[in-house]
Amino acid sequence: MATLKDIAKHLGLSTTTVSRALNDFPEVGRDTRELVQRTAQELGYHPNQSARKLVTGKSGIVAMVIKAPPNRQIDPSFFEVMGGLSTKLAEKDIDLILHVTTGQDPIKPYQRLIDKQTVDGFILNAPLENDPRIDFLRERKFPFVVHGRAGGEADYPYYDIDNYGIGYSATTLLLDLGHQQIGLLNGPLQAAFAVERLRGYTDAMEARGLSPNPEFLRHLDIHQPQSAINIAGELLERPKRPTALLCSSSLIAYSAVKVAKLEGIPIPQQLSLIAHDDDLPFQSALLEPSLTVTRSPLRRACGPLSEMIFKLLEGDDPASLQQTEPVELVVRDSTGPAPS
Amino acid sequence: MATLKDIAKHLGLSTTTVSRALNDFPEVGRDTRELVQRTAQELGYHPNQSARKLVTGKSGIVAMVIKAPPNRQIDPSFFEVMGGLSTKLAEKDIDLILHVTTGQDPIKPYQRLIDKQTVDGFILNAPLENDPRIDFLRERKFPFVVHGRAGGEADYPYYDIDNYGIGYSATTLLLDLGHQQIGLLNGPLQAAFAVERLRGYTDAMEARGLSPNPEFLRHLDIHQPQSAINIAGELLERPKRPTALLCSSSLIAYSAVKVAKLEGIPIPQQLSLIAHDDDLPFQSALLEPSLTVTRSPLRRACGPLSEMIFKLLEGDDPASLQQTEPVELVVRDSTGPAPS
DNA sequence: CAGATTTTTCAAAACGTTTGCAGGAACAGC
DNA sequence: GCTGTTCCTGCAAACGTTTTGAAAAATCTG
Repeated sequence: MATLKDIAKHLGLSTTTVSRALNDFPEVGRDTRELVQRTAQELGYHPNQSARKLVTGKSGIVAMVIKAPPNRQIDPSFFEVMGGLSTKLAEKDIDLILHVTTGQDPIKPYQRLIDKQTVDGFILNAPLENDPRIDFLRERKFPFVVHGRAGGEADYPYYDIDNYGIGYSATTLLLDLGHQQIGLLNGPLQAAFAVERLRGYTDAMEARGLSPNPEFLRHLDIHQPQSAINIAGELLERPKRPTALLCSSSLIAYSAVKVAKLEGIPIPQQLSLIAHDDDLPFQSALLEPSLTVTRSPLRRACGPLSEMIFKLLEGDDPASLQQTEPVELVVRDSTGPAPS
Repeated sequence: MATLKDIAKHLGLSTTTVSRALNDFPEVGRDTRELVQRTAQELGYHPNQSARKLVTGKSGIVAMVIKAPPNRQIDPSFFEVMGGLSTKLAEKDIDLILHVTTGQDPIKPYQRLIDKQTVDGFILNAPLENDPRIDFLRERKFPFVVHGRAGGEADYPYYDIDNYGIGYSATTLLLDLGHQQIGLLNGPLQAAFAVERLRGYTDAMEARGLSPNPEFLRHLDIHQPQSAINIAGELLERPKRPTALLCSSSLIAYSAVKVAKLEGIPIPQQLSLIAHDDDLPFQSALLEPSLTVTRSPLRRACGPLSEMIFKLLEGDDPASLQQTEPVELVVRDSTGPAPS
């Protein structure tokens, strides 16, 4: 491994000059700079990150901690984002540590990585409505960006989709079609996104002078098809069933379709379905019937998120790094006028 | 952040003694050791990894590079292993860098991480029959362990399942049931595991004096259900079709079941199916009919692999770190006697 | 109690960078 | 020719650890 000193000795310069030449400092002469850079190339020089970190405090590594509850599989969308981020960050020469935790203490892995001083920042995902991780990191003034947004005032960098808008626009579409009995198969209310969607849904109903039927509101794990089947069954079997369902994931919608077929309920004649679609490999367009969705490709988050973490580490103002993605409404065959 | 020097000053000792006390060196006095360790705790001291790396050369980080071909999703089993490894490695205070690469040069990401000197070793997965990554790392004498095994003589640390045995025992089971026309829906022949399974299959056939029908051998991406459907269709639609299929993944088997149902071929009366099952969330036991499988939980690899990388970094002999897992044969309802 | 031995401690160098400050050279203006 | 700039370069300290070789302190031996 060639070091600065090697280059310096080789050229009869000081390490200072070599360091400055390589880092494009203005005060180093043109010829010297070029000479140094050329020799560095030839000798296969690469700066030693650890040495650099020791003096600059930057390690060029960020981490993502994901939770793997004991007997459940990990949400596939985590990995989707993770993969995209890794690719994007590598372009900026930043590495990504993945830490999967099974423990119940949400803070410990963060604490540990901060203590060891191996990472420059974190990328948080799946924020809860009141997320202790955010409080913790904010208090330590440790850099982080959030994929999503927790409840309350967001004074931290985040990239989020317009979950309120998703709830509102989907519900409005259904209301426009004449539906009044609209069920909501939502995510768990601890999750910030679910709270927002519920708000959007409620506001849309109330804007028309309707109040949501609490019997029609369900909160479940949106990545567990089995629980979705049970709950959809429960909702559709009751004598006075909803005429439309708003599903928080296309996987839930898929389960609902299954149940409807089983019960002989035609879609969209007797039941309209609308889902939110992350555009993960699961293809809502190819479903029978093709799903009406609010759509927002999860992958799209990777670019902005890595851009943000980069700027954040450069010293940009955290509050300036916030982005909310509007959501596209794609009307397909699973929605229709309310049955009379 | 408390440093060694802080503790030293605080106690009126030298950093040397403090360092040794914390690292349990024998030459430090009992009382001193305890005193130092207590104070370190109180001051919330954590060693700075970068500083340590600078002198020891160890960073406490290993990396895993996974390939994400442009328009295909990432094999879910990679993430499964990745997650398990992260958990296991954390117990030994080792962090895991995930690098997802879309580029075509398989070596570059490894080269880069070695050059930056951020990692102590690599975990390779999905080895090819002739894997350039292995040659590269071996030549540089850079520590690595392989999940799986490449072709040729394996002089490196690996954890693998008995792929030859899978091919051999599954085929033998079918032969014992009287089948002679046995199809093989195998993985791509670049993948080392597919080569091994083919060898096992061929040897089992030849041990009975049969030679495999080349028409019945297919090599495909075992994580793409669509291609499996096409190929299974192709195989089962021909006039003289195989009476048994050996599938390299339960996902392939699932596709085969679909095709068989479509074509009205009863399982196992007219067609026996046997698959290899990684025991990923996809549940082969719950299928209709329940699948006969060679089984080997992918998760199980994480323990041995992390143990190996740990020992390897401790300086153990690479050649001593090799483990082949025997495979369990689970007979269920998808296999039966050959039709007469 | 002196000398030998063992135990415990320390000062200083090293790892590979960055950076504040100082110094030298070249060049202009007067 | 002297002074004041501007441009370039280098010395040395710093980051937080480990480690070497040596010294000091404590203990043992006869």
